Amino acid sequence: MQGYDKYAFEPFAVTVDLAVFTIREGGLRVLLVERGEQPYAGRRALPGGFVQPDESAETAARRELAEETGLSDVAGLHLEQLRTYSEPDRDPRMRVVSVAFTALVPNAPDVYGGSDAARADWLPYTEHRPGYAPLAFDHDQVLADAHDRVGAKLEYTGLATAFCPPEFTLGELRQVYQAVWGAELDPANFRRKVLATPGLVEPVPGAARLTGGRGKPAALYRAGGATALHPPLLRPEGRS
Amino acid sequence: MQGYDKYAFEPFAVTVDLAVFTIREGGLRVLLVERGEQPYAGRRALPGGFVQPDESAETAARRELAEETGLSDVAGLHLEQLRTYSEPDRDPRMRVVSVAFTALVPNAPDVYGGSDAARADWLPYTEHRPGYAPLAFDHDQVLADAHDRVGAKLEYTGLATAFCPPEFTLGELRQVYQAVWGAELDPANFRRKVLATPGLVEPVPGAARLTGGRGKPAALYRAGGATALHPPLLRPEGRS
DNA sequence: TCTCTTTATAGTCGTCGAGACCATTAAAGA
DNA sequence: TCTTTAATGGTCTCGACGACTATAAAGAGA
Repeated sequence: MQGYDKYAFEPFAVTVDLAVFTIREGGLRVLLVERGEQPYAGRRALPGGFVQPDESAETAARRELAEETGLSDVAGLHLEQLRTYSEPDRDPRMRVVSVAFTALVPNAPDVYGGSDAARADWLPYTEHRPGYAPLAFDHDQVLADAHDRVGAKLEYTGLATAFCPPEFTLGELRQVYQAVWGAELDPANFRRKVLATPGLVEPVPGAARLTGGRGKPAALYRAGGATALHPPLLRPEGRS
Repeated sequence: MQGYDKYAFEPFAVTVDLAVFTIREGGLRVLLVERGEQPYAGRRALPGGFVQPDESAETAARRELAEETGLSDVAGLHLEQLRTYSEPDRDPRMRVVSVAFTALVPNAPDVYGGSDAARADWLPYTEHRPGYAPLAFDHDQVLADAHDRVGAKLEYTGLATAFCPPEFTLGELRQVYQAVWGAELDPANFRRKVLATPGLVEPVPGAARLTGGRGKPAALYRAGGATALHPPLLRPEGRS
């Protein structure tokens, strides 16, 4: 780690890859692009790009997130580093080290294909997809790791609110858990646990309620300031 | 992410930094080296080094771990990627992206200073050290992140056994939790919870017991195959 | 040798959280 | 109006956990 010459080493390219999730129609979706060039032309891949010389990986990831989703307000979105993938042969062209991130987007708008010419879509996430074509590079692994991380963080953090708009009902919040975990939750028990957890959510003043849907109108809540949950909100069974 | 020239970008140097923990005299210790060169000459730092062109970050981390600790059997040690630090100015000399790892070592031998000329020591980890000189680079942050991760993983994985020799008593295992969490645990309740968790530990056949210490001889156990704990083994209070 | 200290191990008891389940309320839709 | 749907409120039981007490088996010191 001492006295080194910046050209004495094989140059590493550093990129970011993004696993961007949203909830749509009660199901978990992930943002995937279709590659236009070799290698892996025509394959689906996670959006991503190079880290520029003057930015950190986090900055690059947020820039890419804005470019790929077309969202203007990307500052408030949840973005979290997942891990770094550095196998020497993960990109056949040259040595690429990729820092993977997970992002959570509420109310995702349709995407038109971002900065690259490649198409981009919100595709349903299905954990074990037998018939699906594998993603480019090691992105199947990255995506699986990202899903594991998000599912685990729902248990002991208030992360689920990042999938919701600023004001939401407990039913919407419950759908987040159900979509990510792929499990049914009892509405009454879920409500009791969420409200018993200090700082998870707080009611919107003025007894605001959401009408227009079916059934009894639900009360509206905002995200609370809590990041760590005590006690955790455990998922039903020993799923991965 | 298409058609790029390997010299069209500022070359990034990629390094690994290691936060290596062990338990000694009932307390948590961390392996720190003393830097011999600028910048930060004389400061303590986490051990680490460059990733070579033909190795992954994980491979580089394990190689550095062997070099710095002087351990011959480094294959079975717990080594886990923490996160990647990529702020553009984190190293004043050039652009360095560092992948940080956490390693757990049982029965740590003394270290003589590794491949670098710098001295290396197992220093007590004290979470809030007011009077201590800060570490080099952003290593205070890295070390704090590593400690958080290890503490959290003790709760819901069988990680604690990685701090223990192949055969250990429940008292030794309890000391691991106490050292990392900085909290006292009731021996009887700890025993009940550990034995009630399937796959955490298994008794050594032949009713082997450890004698020679004070008190009643304790039964010996081995690490079980469980990686995830159901239910988790929660720490006493809402500590960080 | 006898006693004290230390640590492991066993058991008890009260509290609390969690899941299963039922009942009621209030809206939309036919 | 009647049915359907979803939110909300309540009860019950079980199991986990923390606090606590008791017993067993070794070393240390008198």
